[in-house]
Amino acid sequence: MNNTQPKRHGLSKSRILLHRQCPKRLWLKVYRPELEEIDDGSQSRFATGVHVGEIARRLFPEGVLVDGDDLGQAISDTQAILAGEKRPVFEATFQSGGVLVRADLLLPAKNGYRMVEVKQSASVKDYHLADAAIQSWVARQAKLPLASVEIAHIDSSFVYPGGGDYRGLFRYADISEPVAAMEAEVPGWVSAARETLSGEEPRIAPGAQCETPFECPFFGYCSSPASAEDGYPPEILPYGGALAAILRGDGYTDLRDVPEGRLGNIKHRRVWRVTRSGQAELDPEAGKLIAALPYPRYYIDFETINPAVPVWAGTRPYMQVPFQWSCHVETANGAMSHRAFLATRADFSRKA
DNA sequence: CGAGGCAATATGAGCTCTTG
DNA sequence: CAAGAGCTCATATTGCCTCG
Repeated sequence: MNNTQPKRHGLSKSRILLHRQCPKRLWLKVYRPELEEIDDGSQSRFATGVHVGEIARRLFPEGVLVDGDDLGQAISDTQAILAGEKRPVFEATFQSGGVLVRADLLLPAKNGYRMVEVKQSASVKDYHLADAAIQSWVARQAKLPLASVEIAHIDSSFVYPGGGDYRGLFRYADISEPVAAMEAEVPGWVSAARETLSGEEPRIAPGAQCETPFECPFFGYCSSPASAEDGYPPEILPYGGALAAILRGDGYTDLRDVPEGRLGNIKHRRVWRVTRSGQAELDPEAGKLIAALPYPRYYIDFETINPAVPVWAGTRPYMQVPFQWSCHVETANGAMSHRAFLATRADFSRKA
């Protein structure tokens, strides 16, 4: 009997979800966390998610937050708040069967509470359902009366009026039905995750689960050094994922070894030629086209920003807002002049 | 049966950086 | 110290249907 290990590792909702994506991912997260490679992209999405959650809470000023790192304390705080006058609760914490969850929002309703998960996405995604199912399963076990289970996602048609007024930023989607249908599966997910954690490192070959639904930070560890060649894998072919898979199946691990006859697409052939020769190819037609352009010639470049939570009045979530441009002007005599703009003020977007 | 057209789907580029 | 897991726009490819 080896039941001390599983007890040491409580299961949070996120751990069960990791296990659903890949048992090995959960195992590594718990026993070999130092192998995790976290990139900037997921780091910043993460930060955006926190910001979005914070905005969602601000919309319910009468709400009370269950904070602190002490989860046992959070659970008893939650019970104390729920025993009092009914009002919105943020980060309400529940535990059942060794599984711990925290609900982003609990909103008072006629028959109990609406349990709302806040997501920075612009629509309800399939993987949100499993997430919510774990949440509601635990909450129900903990005897919380649930009026509904909902996802609050960003409404990308929302236009920010300014002044910190974010009413309407979120759309509340009721997913009570699909979640109720899924709840029966939750105990199975929990015991499967336990089982994985009480065993040795699972042997699972890299595959589609490495990216779906989320990119795995242990991919570098799982993919063997042999396949991480620094040559020219067939995958560099643009829009060539399907073809690359076929070529790999036929044993080609380097584009340069592939016979030209296997490539039909004209762009694939160009990539193949350049990769083999190591010589850049210049299309003479492109040169002719450029030589024929009239003067003055304008060379323009600009930069944009697209925050999930709109910052400037009149903009929408995820709207690309330019804030800088630069333009070189070349005249017939070869003289080059430059004009540029960089926004430094809060109302900058219009001018840029 | 194949060309052509349209729609659905895939891919790539470019962008976010906190709070309790 | 742990949470969460995004979007838009443009373009390319693929899949399916229709019609000659």
